[in-house]
Amino acid sequence: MPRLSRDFFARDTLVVARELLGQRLVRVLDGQRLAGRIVEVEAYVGEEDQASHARFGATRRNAPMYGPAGHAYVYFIYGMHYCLNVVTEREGYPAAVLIRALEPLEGSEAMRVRRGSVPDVQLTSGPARLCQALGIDRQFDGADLCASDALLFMEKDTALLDDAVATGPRIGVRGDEIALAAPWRWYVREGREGKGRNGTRDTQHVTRNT
DNA sequence: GGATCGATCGGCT
DNA sequence: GCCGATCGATCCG
Repeated sequence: MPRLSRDFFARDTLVVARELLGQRLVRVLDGQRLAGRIVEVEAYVGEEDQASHARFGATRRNAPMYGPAGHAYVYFIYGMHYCLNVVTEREGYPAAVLIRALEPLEGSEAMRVRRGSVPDVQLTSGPARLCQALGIDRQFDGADLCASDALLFMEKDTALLDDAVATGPRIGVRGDEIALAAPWRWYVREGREGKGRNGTRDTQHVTRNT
């Protein structure tokens, strides 16, 4: 499968986020492919977005968000977890798509080793879980996902019809009314795993704040 | 310099 | 359902 090009990422963040659903995230680890279908994402757009790490302007931490599209922004949070974003739009404008969940497609055995004994549904269903499963940490902060020798990249896979996609407010964000209300989370509707608390914390998830 | 809290997860109650 | 983990950025003094 062809890889997603820089031109793909250097577009409106909301469009990129929607179109990333169904594509494949690939991590080459110890010569082995660990990969999954992207099934949940969130968009963070500009300094005006009060939920974005860029809301206070550029810092050392969020610097990749201001860089060229197609690079990774990996941040460390809560003292334990890493989360992966792909930078979008033009250089100088801070925007990115947070990858929140994957459906494992390749190398799930290796993922399981990294994740410990958790139910399969929890292998990559969460922004920090998928980073642990694929071995994504600080070393990928700022990495170019479009480089020919990248060990982390995205491949064109399945385009999803709108019927298969749902949107809603972003999870766990703080900010102003606009940030709380913006339907900038996209996820694949639960097909078979049944609905409910498993997997991606899905459908209705009340944003906790005021 | 110190306190606070976060785009979270897993374990325990 | 709450709690702890314990880094980094921000804000306050």
